[in-house]
Amino acid sequence: MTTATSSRALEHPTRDQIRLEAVLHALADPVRLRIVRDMARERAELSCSYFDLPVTKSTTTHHFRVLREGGVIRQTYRGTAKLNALREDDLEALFPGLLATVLAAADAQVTREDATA
Amino acid sequence: MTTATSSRALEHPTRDQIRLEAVLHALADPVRLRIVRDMARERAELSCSYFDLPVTKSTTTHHFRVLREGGVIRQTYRGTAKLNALREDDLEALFPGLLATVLAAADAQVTREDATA
DNA sequence: ACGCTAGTACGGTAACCATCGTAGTACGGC
DNA sequence: GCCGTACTACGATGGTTACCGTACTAGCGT
Repeated sequence: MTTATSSRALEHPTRDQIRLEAVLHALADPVRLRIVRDMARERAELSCSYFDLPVTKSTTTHHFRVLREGGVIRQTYRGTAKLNALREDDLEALFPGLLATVLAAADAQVTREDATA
Repeated sequence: MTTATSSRALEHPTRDQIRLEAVLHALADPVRLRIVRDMARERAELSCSYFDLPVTKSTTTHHFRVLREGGVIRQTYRGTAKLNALREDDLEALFPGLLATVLAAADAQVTREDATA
């Protein structure tokens, strides 16, 4: 109503509310890990519909909420779309190197799987 | 029966069976994260009873099993005790830097909590 | 053999979680 | 205003998890 680019508010933990256990839990699911990997690769704010996930839309919403409430991503409404951004700065400040290391680990695992398959 | 130092076999995933998601899930629980931190700090094979955890013995067994089946620790019987060791070499080979980064993140979080409290 | 210590196995419970379908809201375009 | 697209909210369901207590096994010491 008042502002232009966004309208509804989304609950996000503040930086100091982010808990390591919640971040690890958010990253421990294959669907969510894939989302985070895609976001890190594209390095841009992506809408939820960008991702081609093997689950329905309502389940997708659920996974994005877990990521948001865990402090891994930041979501903002932009018209009818919802843009998702990794909270790289917050995570780096809290847990230096964690996100990069997990992403590298995920890459390594996928590489190994491809080699085996 | 046959060998001397150990007797019963425990199921462990082989190195190539270790999955990142399982490792992250194992580390995402506060009790298990604390166990892993203690093991990394002491840098020795510790018996289960070394740890002073806020749960009962049967729950402790459960958590150690999750860590073992996730590939985070290796357990061996040694007489009446069961020795626990971090699988640092396997984890490092699969996911370089992951364990150290998570442990550093856990330390950082505890430090922040102590400063706030 | 007996008891002590360390840990397991089993069974149960309550909470959580990933998943879905359906119905609904918000926004942009026509 | 109407429709389509993007996403949400709600309710249900089945599977997993964290936790417990009790009963049990394995090894050590005496």
